[in-house]
Amino acid sequence: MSNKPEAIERPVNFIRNIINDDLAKNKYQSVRTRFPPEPNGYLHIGHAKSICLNFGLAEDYQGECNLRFDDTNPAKEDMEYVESIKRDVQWLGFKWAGDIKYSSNYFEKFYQYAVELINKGLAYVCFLNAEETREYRGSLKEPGKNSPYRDTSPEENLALFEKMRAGGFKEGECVLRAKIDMASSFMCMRDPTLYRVRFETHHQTGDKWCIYPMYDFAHCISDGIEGVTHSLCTLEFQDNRRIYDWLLDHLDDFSRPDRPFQYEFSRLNLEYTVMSKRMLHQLVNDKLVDGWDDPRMPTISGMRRRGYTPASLRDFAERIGISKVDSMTEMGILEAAIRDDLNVVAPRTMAVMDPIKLVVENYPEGEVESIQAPVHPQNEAMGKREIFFGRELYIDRADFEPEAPNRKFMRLAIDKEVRLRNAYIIKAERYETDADGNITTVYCSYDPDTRGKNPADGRKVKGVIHFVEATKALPAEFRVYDRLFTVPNPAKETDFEAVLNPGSLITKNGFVEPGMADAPVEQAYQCEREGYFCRDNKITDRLVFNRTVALRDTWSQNK
RNA sequence: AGGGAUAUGGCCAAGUGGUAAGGCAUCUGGUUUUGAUCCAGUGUACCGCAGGUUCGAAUCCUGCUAUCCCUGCCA
Repeated sequence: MSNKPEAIERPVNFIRNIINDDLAKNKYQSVRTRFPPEPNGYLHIGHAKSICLNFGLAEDYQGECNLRFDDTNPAKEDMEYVESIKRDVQWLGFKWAGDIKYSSNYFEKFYQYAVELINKGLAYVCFLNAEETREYRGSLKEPGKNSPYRDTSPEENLALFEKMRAGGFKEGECVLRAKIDMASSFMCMRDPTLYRVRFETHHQTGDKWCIYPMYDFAHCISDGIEGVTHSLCTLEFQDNRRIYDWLLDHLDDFSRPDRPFQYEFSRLNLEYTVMSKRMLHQLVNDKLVDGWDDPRMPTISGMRRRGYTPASLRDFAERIGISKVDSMTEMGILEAAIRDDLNVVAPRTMAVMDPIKLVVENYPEGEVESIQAPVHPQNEAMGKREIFFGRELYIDRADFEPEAPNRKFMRLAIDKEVRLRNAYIIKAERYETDADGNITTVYCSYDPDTRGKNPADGRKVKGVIHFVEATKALPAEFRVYDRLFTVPNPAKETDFEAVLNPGSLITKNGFVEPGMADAPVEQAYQCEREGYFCRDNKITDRLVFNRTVALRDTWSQNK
């Protein structure tokens, strides 16, 4: 049999079916994909879907995936973005084939291919201005008109195109166009622009060029040059596939059965956030968020800062699959993916975010004892951590009510017993309030014979609350995040900023276990009963923890 | 007489003529020093609608409807 690559076990999708078919028919001997971002913004979770698709396919079929910057529009692009994109792809755990590619690497070749089209009478320099071009293009229902420059001879076009390259024309004065069909029902086939004049410094090529190729021209040829087999993009490029095919089929180097072919899948839409670069730019520029890596942003760097892991993002991509259906994905799928990852890998810790004092009155004054608590109750191999217990503790305000509101209340109340996690069973006796009636201190007694075991008399204590010993506790800031928008599809609003969630960030000041003093940046922890948190990767001179996601809560909704 | 796509349970998504996978969510039990995890169970899916072909259709044919995309010298 053949030793051609076969896909490893993964959920199937229509693209895999196409690849399997292509391989079976010997159309290609191996698979090469590419991830082609334009460096004009930060990558977001939608890009992560595409990255996982392209790099994942390459991994599974033992092929390769190129990282190629689609840098054909210097006016909008910047090195800051290329750096962030490289960082994000690497962080996700993918390796690109060989060196990083840039469309701008091929500018000279593009020029030669344009010359080939001119020589074949398939491209011409057009002096219609932008407005005239639009008028000549016709409309969705009406065919366009041919440009008066359409029948210029190849020789003359060649000279004109050379002059364009040499800087002999002003911006907007002329463009190079493909000669296709002004009556095509595909608007992109009505003599599309191939090159425009732009006196702009390019982040890769400097001032070497003053003409820049358009996406439709550059993309398919780049794929061809790189030997890409399956060129995957999103649905809005479906019409563009016609020009993709036309160009490759009219260029001698690429008009072969094993040339690249484009396939489109649907982009990711996530509820309660936005994915468009325009809107993301706007949020950053209008300072509605704290930069591209604000933990509320759907950017990869934002999610990283929030505490999402590469594994969880890859798992998420796998869970949502690939199809051509316009869809809106619920946040729940993302949250399930990160919880499933963190639940097994995150060390447990206790943190009190809205502290009130708890005084254990029958505990000796001035004494503090050390307790070895499991780092992960389901995984002994993760070892133990040292926590402390003493006469004065902090517990969360939400864990005490003077009077239990109902029979199902599992927290602390006067005359009620509760387990302090990893420590003793206590019973609340009385409490104090401040002038405003806010509870400040709860007084309790503890049962000394319940550390690490249940009471000898067999009484059942259901409730468990967390705590931190007051003299050893470290002050810390907790940033509790919620969805950025209040509506599932903010992009549909006339003013999406009007629908921002004012409660998307709530800052709390509380305490953590002393062992958290040197928590590494981005390290995930489960603050038991509170959720998953990680140390902020930007503010490191004090303890700041970002809430990645809360624990699943089947309680609060039906109480 | 524009064209290109898509329609499978609340949300994703398999399925490619043989009688509807899976995940998320939901709900119900059980375990539990996290109201978490874990375990077990939980859905009448008119497969967009209407016809047709067939012994048999989500899958093939016809017609219709809804939604998305396309008139940048953006990608």
